[in-house]
Amino acid sequence: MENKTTIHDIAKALKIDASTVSRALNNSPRVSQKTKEKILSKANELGYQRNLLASNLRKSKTNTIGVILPRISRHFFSSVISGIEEAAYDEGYNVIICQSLEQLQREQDIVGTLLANRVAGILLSVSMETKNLDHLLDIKNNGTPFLFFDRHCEIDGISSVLIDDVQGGFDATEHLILNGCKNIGHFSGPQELAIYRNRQAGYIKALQKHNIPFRPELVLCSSLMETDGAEGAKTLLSLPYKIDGLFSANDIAAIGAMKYFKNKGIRIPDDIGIVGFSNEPISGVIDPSLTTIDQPGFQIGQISTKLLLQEINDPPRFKKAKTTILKSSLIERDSSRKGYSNR
Amino acid sequence: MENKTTIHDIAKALKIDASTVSRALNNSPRVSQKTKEKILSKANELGYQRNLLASNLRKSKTNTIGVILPRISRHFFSSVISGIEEAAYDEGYNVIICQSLEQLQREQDIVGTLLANRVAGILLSVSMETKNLDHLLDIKNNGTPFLFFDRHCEIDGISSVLIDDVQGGFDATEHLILNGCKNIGHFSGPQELAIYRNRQAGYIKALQKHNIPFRPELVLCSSLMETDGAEGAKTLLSLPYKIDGLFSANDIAAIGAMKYFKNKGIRIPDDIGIVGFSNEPISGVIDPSLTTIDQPGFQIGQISTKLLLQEINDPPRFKKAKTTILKSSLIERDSSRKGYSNR
DNA sequence: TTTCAAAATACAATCGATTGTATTTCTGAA
DNA sequence: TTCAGAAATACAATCGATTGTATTTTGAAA
Repeated sequence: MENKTTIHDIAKALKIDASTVSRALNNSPRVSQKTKEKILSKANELGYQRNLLASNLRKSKTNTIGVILPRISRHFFSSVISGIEEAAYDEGYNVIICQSLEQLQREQDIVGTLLANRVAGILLSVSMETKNLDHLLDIKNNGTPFLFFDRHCEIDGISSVLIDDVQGGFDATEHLILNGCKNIGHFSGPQELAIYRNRQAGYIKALQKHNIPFRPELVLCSSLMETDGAEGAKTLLSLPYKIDGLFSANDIAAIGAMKYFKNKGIRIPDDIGIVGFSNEPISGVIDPSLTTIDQPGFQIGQISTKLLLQEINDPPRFKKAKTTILKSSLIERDSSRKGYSNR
Repeated sequence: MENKTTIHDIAKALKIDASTVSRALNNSPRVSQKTKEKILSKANELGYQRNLLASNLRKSKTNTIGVILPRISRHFFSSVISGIEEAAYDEGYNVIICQSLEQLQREQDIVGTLLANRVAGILLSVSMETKNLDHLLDIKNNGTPFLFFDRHCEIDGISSVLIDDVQGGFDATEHLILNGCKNIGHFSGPQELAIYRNRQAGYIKALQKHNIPFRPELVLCSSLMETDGAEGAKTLLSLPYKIDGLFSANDIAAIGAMKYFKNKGIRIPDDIGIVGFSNEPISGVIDPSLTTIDQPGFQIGQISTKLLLQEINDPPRFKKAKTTILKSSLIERDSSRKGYSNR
């Protein structure tokens, strides 16, 4: 039991050559049916299990895709994972999921491990700390196909599958405006990440369209954790004028703010209308339920994987970056519906 | 770029032997400092990256731990993962996370892949469908160390790290009783899983202690999804007598039931007190907030990993199963506090 | 029965790194 | 200067599977 059986053990037991065993196990037409059966049954008897390390080494390719993302506990990311897994398994690929926990150091380590393990390709959504791109250039120079999803960086020749964040930010903000908000705060994330710059751009665009002056002091950048939301809420309340709307670049920070506001006796949405981003399950349940932007996570996962597999299976002679942009959609709930608080 | 550089490339470039390069890269004392420096700098220059497939094959061991669990989107499991990763990285191990999505077929496939990849060990929380244990016996026969956490099976010589589910079920139920509930329904899961049998045992134990007759028709078994909770709620309401309490073996089903009850105008907790299990984040936010049992997920992950690594590092001559049982704790919230509805 | 192509199988090199053993080089003491 | 012993490096086998080429076997036609 201790020592795993190899094709050589099977070969010896049957007094044939290991190459024949290998071919039989791979169902090669070069082995007769009779021999195949003998080999299969002996393999079974000995509890043989292919050593993928050896196999992959010899073939110098693996059928594993590495996925790097900030954290699996976010609903958006776990739905992306579902999409990735479905598309990958269909093609016989395995998936390794790794969380950077928003830390650059971990992201770098993970890249190293994945490359050392010779994954066939990498799907990546960068951490909030990712300013230095050396490790990503490593992937590229190494020749390993990779692809950004959701959170991307500008790297020549590397494709991305993204959400239309400008539109999302615009929809969220305009929705608040149409519900009567005039002084709308905005929680944004690290400005290195395009998603946050874009959501903010959408916010500004909506203000402009409706002739509302943009006030930089209403935009608060943070890591968008729940505590950041609470702090942001406090900051907004300390302004010399009253705000009546808030668009947060994620749901978690929005919820942090909601709790703070509720605690201060401020009514949502009558005093302040709130819109989040990402449609976490919790947002549908909190009171009042949180209006938010839904992102097609599953679809992002599927599409990214298909594109990546395409690149793995026939590497283009000259890489040309391709950006795929998917639509998000506004989910209207109670946190932005004027009149709701008076129920 | 295309062809990855190997130690032989480095060796050739420096006109030395590959074995010396290998030793240098592993910081062996058998190589002089001067040579090490030359090799390191050349390796860097050529963009060398160790091929772990080859390395692991030669050493016939990997430093990767496989984790199989039902789904990463459950808060409990993602906190277990955090614990696993922390403990594993401390010891220089990598972690591969795989979700069975509660499907036996997938669990079997994953086991096959992990074994074929020669992971150093496996941490496993079985799916709801896992009745056939052949694939688990494969792991054992194969000689790969493994360990159950949270959801386990009885396999000779295989250890487990568990929650005291009987106590958890008891605490939840007694809490309802002490809050005045007399007719308490119970949502249970597949009876193949010890966790659900045990939570139910705790439920019964609490009833007995307080001289409340156990009525089998009040126990509803399902997959404990949100829809199951709603259906269960409907079933309970159709009984010829009124129920005034519900203990659900997970939060998700409890929430499904809450929504159904609220929809029917039934007040929580005044008409029905509810307690869930697992302390999902959503439970603290829903209205009324859901009383639940908190499980120390992070700790489970850490402890399981430490035990597994111990077994990997010095395989015991004779395996003796060891069961580690951790305490859970009741989180009192509004869904069970009589009088809350009247606020 | 002989012959020859096709079918089946064997041989041997290889993937990239590791490691036990052998050899060379160096250093300091005699 | 010589030489033992240590230090540094080279040699060669190995992990387990794959795969191109060579060899043997088979079966059918002549």
